[in-house]
Amino acid sequence: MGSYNFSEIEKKWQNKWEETGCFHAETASDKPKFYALIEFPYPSGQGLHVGHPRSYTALDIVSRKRRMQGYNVLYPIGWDAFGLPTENFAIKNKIHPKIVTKNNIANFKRQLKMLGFSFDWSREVNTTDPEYYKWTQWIFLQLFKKGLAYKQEMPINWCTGCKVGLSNEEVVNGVCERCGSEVVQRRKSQWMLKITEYAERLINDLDDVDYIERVKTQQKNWIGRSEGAEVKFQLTSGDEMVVYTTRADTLFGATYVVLAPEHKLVEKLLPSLENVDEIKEYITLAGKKSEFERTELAKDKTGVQLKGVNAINPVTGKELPIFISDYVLVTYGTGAIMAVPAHDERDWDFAKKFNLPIIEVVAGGENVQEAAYTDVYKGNMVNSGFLDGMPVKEAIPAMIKWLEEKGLGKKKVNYKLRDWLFSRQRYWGEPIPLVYCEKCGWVPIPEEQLPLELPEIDEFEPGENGESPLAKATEWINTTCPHCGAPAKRETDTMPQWAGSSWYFLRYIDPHNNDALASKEALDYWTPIDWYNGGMEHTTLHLLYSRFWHKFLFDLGIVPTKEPYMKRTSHGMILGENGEKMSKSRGNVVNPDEVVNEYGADAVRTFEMFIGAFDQSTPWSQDGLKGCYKFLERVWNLQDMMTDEEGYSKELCSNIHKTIKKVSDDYEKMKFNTGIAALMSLVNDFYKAGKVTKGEFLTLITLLNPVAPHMTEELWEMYGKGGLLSVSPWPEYDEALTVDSEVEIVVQINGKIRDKMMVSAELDKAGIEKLVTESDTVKKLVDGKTIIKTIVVPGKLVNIVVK
RNA sequence: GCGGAUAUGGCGGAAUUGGCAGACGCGCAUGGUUCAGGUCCAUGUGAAAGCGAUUUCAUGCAGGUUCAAGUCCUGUUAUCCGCACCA
Repeated sequence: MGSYNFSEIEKKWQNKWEETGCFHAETASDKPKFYALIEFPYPSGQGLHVGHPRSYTALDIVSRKRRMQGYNVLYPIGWDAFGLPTENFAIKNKIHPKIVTKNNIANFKRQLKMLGFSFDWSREVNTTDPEYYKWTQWIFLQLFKKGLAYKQEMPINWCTGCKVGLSNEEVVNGVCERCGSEVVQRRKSQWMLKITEYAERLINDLDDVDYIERVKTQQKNWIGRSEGAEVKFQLTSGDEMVVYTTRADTLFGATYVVLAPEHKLVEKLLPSLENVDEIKEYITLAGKKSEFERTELAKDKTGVQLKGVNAINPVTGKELPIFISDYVLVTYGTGAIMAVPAHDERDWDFAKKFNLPIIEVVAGGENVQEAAYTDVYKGNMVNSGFLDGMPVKEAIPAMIKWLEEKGLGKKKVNYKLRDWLFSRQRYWGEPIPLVYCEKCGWVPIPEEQLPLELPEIDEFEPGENGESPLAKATEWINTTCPHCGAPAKRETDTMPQWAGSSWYFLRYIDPHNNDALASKEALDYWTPIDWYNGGMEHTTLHLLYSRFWHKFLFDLGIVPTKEPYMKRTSHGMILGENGEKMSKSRGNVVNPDEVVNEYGADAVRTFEMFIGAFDQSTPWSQDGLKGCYKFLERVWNLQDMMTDEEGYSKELCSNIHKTIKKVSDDYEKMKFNTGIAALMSLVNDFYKAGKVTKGEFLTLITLLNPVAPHMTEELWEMYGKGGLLSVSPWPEYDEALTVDSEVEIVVQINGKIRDKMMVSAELDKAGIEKLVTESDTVKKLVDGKTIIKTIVVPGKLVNIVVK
């Protein structure tokens, strides 16, 4: 027997798999289809790190197993290659981002191939390929044509480092998610996508998909649906303001109202106010602050009263002071609130600071002068006219009904979700395929002119005033209006990185199609995706954006399903050996090249799956990797113990069937760590027996194949039944053989373990009780005591309660 | 501040959903084989007490429910993640 030469073996089988094309998926087949998807990587300059393969190996195991079980499996891969890091690298090193991308992809590809994933490489996609982004642009044009893309001047987050606008979702703790620079507020005309139009469906349709609960909760919270009411307040100036509230029941307790400083009404009222300077100063101050700075001052509320005008409470008729304060956001609701300090903490803080009245309208709390009482489940209405005595839950609809009847307000659903800021003033993204004509406005370019390719330029830096680098491509910009033929200019903004990744899973289905993003036939066959695994960090951005686009394509009749992914799971992060997040600056990054070189791809794959619970983050361990290598070597060395005996050895028979069952189940439940542990135990049993039959050995390597595909293919070639193990049938188990005829019963007295007995598995409750209570040990233990109660759990234990 | 997750030996982690806590691996110890080679094989390994069979204590902390709690309930602490006054 030769020694376990993993580097030779791994290269050999990677070549064989490529030559035979055994992992190519065929569209349309009698077999059941299985479409497994992992989040395609962003090909960064650093190359793969040891965290990437965790997700890829997991679905590779499921894909390989399903293939062996007779499924027609699609497990594709591609590159999410537009984006800032590449562009920044290109700027710094004066290399075209296209070249940088090409090099990075080559490196990633080498690394992924080295790990032996069963990807269908013939379907590789690349978001920066014009043949690909042609369809990204095409989808954008459809959105535009349906009125879901619009341009609007609005306050945006401006990254002082990258000199680009960021969507709120990309701002992390007040700094740019990518470069870490300060983010400030600025106004700029931007392309927006109306994802909010899909908010309701994005929540409701979660009921039809199998996502892990955490992901569903996080998406729902992000969309943030709330049911409330809009209420009209007449002002003493004769104007009208509309506030949004979820607590219409507390209207009798509203003692002042607040407008966001940017609210249009403030501008309108200004000329007639007494303290114009003070107000203007506050508005300027608030405008300078980033959203982060505003919230940093959360405890200490600020604001200015609009002197010379009051609002009239529609139910009490009382005049209320009007304030502007930056604790009210112009982007949410109507940008105006009615303040009920007795029952809202923020309002309470503000009221205390500005000495405003606090009127209790819900009983049941402590003194509202001391703290706000916010419980909606306890307490009835007081000081509230026709609502008095009602519980809050009834008072809310009662008040809304009253408002609607009087024409003073209406029921209103609001969402936290905001529209998707889609413009970037950057080079390395898809050009937005629109033309601006003085006469016709924004005009889409004809679809037959797609792809609209990026112009070749030399300088990729954004312009000084934040304009796109494309603005320098004069020849490219100047064009004619497709509508009227007059001279016109192209849009110079590009799309965000999220665009290409919002539909890539559809292109895999039919990647070389020139006439459509994918053929209808192929889409009908492969969608929806059966299983999508990815990181929790993509739960609110990518996952939501791609669901939105998919739903839009569904509405157009392009895709046959309303949801793209049937099932979504999530992997935990692999941390550095010191338990901290892997990063270059911490110096704890583990390079896959090194570990594969040292222990082989099979050992790395095995360890990545054995390292801990798949959905939890866990630190890397070089010793742990060594342990998995040792396990594979023990499997390899079993060759020495192989006997010519036929069939399974009797003592291991039930063990084998139990292992087949456990491993099959565990792979599907992503409990890879315990599945591998079961295989380790089985190997230990073979060592204890000092022998293994060929049948047992082949079962073992088949079960291990999805995890360690190279070594098991090699062993299959030596001892197996011919052909590739990767396409051989998955072992079946006999349920009857997984059940033991005798089980161990734990005997407890007052909950303490006192004895263990082997009893027949068929024995019923009474039988077990009789056997146990009549045993000598038990008789001795309960002697002289009274038995109060005996609990029998068949197959588990007997607990005798004595006094 | 709000929301979510997590907490089990020296370490990574198991525990069929209320039923023997610590599977499997690492590490460590002892013995054997090879005795220069990242060895390999076997046995042991939560803590404390005892020569011992055994006993007691142990799943972040404090209570509670139950014959029985890592698992359920109440409170609390720590760590990590997400969000930023969402009315």
